[in-house]
Amino acid sequence: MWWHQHNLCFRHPVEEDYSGDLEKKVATIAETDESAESEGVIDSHKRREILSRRPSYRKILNELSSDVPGVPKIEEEKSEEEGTPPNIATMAVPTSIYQTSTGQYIAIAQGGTIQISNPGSDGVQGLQALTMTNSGAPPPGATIVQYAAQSADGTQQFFVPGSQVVVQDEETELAPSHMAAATGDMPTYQIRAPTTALPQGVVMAASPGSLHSPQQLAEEATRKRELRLMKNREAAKECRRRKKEYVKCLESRVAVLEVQNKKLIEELETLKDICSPKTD
DNA sequence: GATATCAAGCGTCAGGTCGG
DNA sequence: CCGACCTGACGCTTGATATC
Repeated sequence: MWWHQHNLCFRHPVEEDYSGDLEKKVATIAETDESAESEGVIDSHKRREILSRRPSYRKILNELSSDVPGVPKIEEEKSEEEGTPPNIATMAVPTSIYQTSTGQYIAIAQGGTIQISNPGSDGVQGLQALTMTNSGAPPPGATIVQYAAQSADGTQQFFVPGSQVVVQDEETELAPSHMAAATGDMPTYQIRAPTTALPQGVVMAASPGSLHSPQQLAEEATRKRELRLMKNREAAKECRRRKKEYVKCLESRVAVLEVQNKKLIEELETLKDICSPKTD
């Protein structure tokens, strides 16, 4: 809607308000041209309030799908979506699945096994399994692998207990000398000491009781903020994906209703011709 | 080739909603 | 009531296309 409100911005309304226009179109067609409210009646403030109270796209689309057969539901989990490879969905109940900035999926199973899935690969071949040496019940206060991210040099990083960083070398080209020789297409991993500045999106878990100095408190606050931003980043992505799906659904519904409308008009014309034959 | 414009997407913030 | 989640709004970047 804000492209109506902000005259200086001429962005395409797809992302921000196109769905609102589509909703109107669907409603207008569905009402078969009866007493459609003019757009100008509702001022922008009211519209903003109304839209801000609208339930989520998932709910709306699911309600739509219950009304109209054939309308796909938005799944609670994006298991069959293009984003998640099917091999992850069929895994044996992993405790956590993370997606890196490069599209890789890292699943941490309950047994401590880390499985990494490349988005380009299909089937189980894309999975590489790492078994953590401390698999099983972690000791109290242990730091668990929390997140993976791509650092500036294009490597995949995640963290393991002991404040060490496991780094996946890119295309195994940079395998260091202290590591076992890389074999075939298997990615190589190396243990590095953590850098002072965490890469963007990387969050390290720490036991709350271990905070002492103001510096540590500040670090904790920074960590919490990073975690919150990361979650919100993912939530925004997911929200936009749902919105696109919702808009697609509305567009297809518009098409169906337009066809129905056309058919009904034709039927009406036919009936008119039958009921009022020409006198000539 | 340089510049302008547009479309699409992203990250972040703020505020609302919802479930425990 | 509180924390987690959802989503509109805003500003920014990037790639494509048009215009000069």
